Amino acid sequence: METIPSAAEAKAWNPYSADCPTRVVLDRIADKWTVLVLGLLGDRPKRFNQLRKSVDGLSQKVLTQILRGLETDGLVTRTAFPTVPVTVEYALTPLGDSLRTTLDGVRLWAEANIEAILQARKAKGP
Amino acid sequence: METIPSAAEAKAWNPYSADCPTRVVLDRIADKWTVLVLGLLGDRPKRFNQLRKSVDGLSQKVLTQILRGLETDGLVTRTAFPTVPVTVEYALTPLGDSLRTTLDGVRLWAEANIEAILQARKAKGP
DNA sequence: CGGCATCCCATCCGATACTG
DNA sequence: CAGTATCGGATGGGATGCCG
Repeated sequence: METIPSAAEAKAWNPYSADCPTRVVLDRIADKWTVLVLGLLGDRPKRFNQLRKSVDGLSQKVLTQILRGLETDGLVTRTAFPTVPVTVEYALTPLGDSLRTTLDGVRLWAEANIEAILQARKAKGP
Repeated sequence: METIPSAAEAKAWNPYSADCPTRVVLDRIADKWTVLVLGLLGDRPKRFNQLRKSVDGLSQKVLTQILRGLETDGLVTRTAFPTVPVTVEYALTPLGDSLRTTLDGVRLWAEANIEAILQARKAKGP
């Protein structure tokens, strides 16, 4: 239907061109922080400084950029409440929540295999 | 048993400190290319230039850095054959393959939801 | 073929100051 | 509280040349 590529075209994404779906998505989420932010938004909506304080080393400037990017892609919503001072809540959209669920697999893998990784590093360190 | 942290400790990784497992793993794989390289190594071992040509825009310098990092963490092996000129093959370790399997979820999510993302971008573009 | 070394520019990002 | 704006240093990574 419409302009959606056929199934045959959809499978032919090797070699990875710049506009293949995986690369588009990775270009958004594959950085030091975004996956962590999506994970934090999983439980419930959170406020800006709440997110910032939950990730050690994440600056206000970078968090802003991350949230704007996630908003652009329809993964989170931004809601400002007219309190004094202003209160802003960020929440996952259904799309964002489905991505968060997928990324939970990565977090679980990390926790299950961190020891093996650290041992490999120690073995090649000296 | 031994020095493995208890289940109670293992769950207390919020706020995310710099040495939490998820951050250690993300610091290794969360960039523009690494996930793609792991995916390419899934089918079978591949040679250096084979990998480089399979990802449009991936330079030799960066691919080298990525492969060294994956080697350090015990995710890929590097095997040099004494041919002329030299032939080098990279392959996933069992650990690397289990990570690749996990990351397949992200690739599938990307292909399933790319249209929604592109539409969200278009909606906020102008 | 599969790198490493060097140069050099683009971008990222932290620090700081200011605002609704 | 939740940002925006600006500046400057650190960093990333492309281009190039050379080598086993």
